[in-house]
Amino acid sequence: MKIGELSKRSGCSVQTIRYYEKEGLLASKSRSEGNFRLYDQVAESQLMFVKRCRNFGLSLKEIKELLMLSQQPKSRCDQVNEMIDAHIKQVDERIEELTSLAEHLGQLRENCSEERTVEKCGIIKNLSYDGNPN
Amino acid sequence: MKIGELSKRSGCSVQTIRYYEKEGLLASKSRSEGNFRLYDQVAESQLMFVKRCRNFGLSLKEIKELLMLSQQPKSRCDQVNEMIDAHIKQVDERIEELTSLAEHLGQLRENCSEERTVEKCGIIKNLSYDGNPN
DNA sequence: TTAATATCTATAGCTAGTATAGAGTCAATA
DNA sequence: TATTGACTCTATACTAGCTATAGATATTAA
Repeated sequence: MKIGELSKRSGCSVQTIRYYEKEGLLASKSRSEGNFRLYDQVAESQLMFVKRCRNFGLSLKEIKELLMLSQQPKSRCDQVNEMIDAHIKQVDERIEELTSLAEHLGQLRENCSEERTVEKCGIIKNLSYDGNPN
Repeated sequence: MKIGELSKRSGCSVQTIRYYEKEGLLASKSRSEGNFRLYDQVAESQLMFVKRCRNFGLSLKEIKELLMLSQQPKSRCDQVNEMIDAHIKQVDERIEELTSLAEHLGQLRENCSEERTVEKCGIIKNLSYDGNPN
């Protein structure tokens, strides 16, 4: 199949597929006479693998590592587990950061509940406050 | 003061300060004979304003709007409130996304609790599964 | 044959900086 | 006075993961 069909079947845009090729994540095994990329079922599976990994928030670099590991079926999968563990940790940390941020934003927002002029707006005041007792 | 001192006082890197200038967030009002940027207290306050906004996760574009609003003290602050509300909403949505992601990652991780070979690794299997009963 | 659609490569843009290179400025020291 | 070192200047490239063009070629349907 050509890239357009792969795009429809996978839900990845044509540009994204070409970008993945450039990044070494998905090669087209052959080209048509007119130089069009041609893909088979294996390529489609690999693209879906990449897409699933992206949905899990893995980076292209991590996905590339996973793909390389997949091609060594007899090796141990420790690295896979470590990668996922590290990723889970990152996500958890990010959630904590954002939760704290949301709390602070809520407090900031309370400084101006009514409609006022900018010079009296508690939000602007709060953002402008130096903390210096000048 | 010169950019190095402003950098130390504000905790922003020299490059970042120059970048903010390029983006229209912080101008140096004058230059020394040797073409060095010179800053005063007002500039320092404005940089700290930008920094506080960044800590709240606001984009440079949003901060630029806030700065322009600040320069019209008599206008209403509706736009400020709306911006913060929209930002809070975005953060809350992101937290939900990440919470859901963390859950899915936890499930993924359960597929391989022991050390195995890659070909038997439940995580790789899960990521490779097409969903097609082929 | 022609028009529409699909594909090709190459390039630029997005965010918010960070990291160079190569040149110029300034203050203190030998 | 010459020089060293620290500081600053501009300009450019890099990061992640795409997305969006431009201009050229290929294919397909009417």
